[in-house]
Amino acid sequence: MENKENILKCALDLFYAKGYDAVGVQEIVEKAGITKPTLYYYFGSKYGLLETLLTTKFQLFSTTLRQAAKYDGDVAATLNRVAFAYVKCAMSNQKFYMLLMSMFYLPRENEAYKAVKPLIREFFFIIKKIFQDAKEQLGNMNHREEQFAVGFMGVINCYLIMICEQGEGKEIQITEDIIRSLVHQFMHGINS
Amino acid sequence: MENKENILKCALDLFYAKGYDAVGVQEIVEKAGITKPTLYYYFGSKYGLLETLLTTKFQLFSTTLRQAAKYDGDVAATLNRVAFAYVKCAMSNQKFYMLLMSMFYLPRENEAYKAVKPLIREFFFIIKKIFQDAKEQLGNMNHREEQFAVGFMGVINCYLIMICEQGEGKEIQITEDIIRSLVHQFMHGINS
DNA sequence: CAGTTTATATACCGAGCGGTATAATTACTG
DNA sequence: CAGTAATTATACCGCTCGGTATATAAACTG
Repeated sequence: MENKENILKCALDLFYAKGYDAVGVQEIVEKAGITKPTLYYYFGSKYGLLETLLTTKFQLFSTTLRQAAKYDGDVAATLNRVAFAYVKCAMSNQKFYMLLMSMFYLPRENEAYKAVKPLIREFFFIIKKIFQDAKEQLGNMNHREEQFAVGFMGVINCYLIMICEQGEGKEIQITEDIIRSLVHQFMHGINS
Repeated sequence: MENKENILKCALDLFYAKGYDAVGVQEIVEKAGITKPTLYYYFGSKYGLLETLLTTKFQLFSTTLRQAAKYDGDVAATLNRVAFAYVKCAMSNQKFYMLLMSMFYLPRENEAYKAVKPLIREFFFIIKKIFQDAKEQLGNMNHREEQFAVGFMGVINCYLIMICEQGEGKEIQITEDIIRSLVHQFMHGINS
């Protein structure tokens, strides 16, 4: 059991640094100080290792966001809650978050993309639902809920990635004020 | 010479679809209907092929943007010009644009990222310079020019990628109005 | 203690990787 | 037409890839 978690940790480090395709199984087991059969005993395949890594680590994001995304009649407040919860998750799991992002932008026929696709979709639906729930407040959106969802996540991710790059490793504070101004900027854009 | 361009075209198709790391040299030459030594005659290595592909195709983006980014005393107008020029370039070279984007989000230690890095930097400086030039109009930015540049490109890329995904292959119009509203949204955010 | 399950290592597999030595062919040049 | 330079193909290189057959330990279970 100790080995299993160690393998996951080493895999995250390497995938984060070089990308799934560029990392060999040999490299992972060497870093973990074990041998191949041990890895294959736990995960079955390199792809299985990636899937396990993603799904287990994604749990936290999923439950946290679901909680925050419960629409309470105030779009701005809900978006603020979600943004803050999201940023908090991302900043306390920077490597995993950056791995997720890099995989999200992978070409669509890439194998590794297929592993993140369901996560991204789940994610997307959580955000999209906010805008669907807020129809009476935002008015008829002409099926632009999806654009809003993409735009909202895009803005936040942009700033997050920028911050993750600037201070790699360092603990940087993203204050509630910054998030609020980000959300405000987004809201103003879609209202005008 | 005909072969050389054909190789570049096939490489773009494959890199775009699967990503640099996931495509083998064998696969490229088979698609191009030639053999390995021909590829190595022209490009020296797989990495060399990537570099040639990127630099040649990036020329258009670079010159077009440089032209559009000449600050004329009106930030909004300049940003609109740049955004429009950028969108036009991207939409008429969708595959290359998407390849660029996917490579931009690659992990920093990935080999292929090292090939796009200089292009991204060049790109970034062109945008950053707009904000530096506009100091008297925007006031003291407290060295936030970089954040503005990242944010500006981020917003546009978000929407572009969304559109590229929705209508892959189809020719979708992004009107000047949409771009203007995007720029306006961005401007309002940084002014308030 | 015997039997079984869990966990790990040694040693290996075929396939594909990026890359090349050599040679033949084609196209230009005197 | 001879000679040279530019292009292309055949056949191969060592290496790493993801993955596994087999054996052995260690840890539970009766």
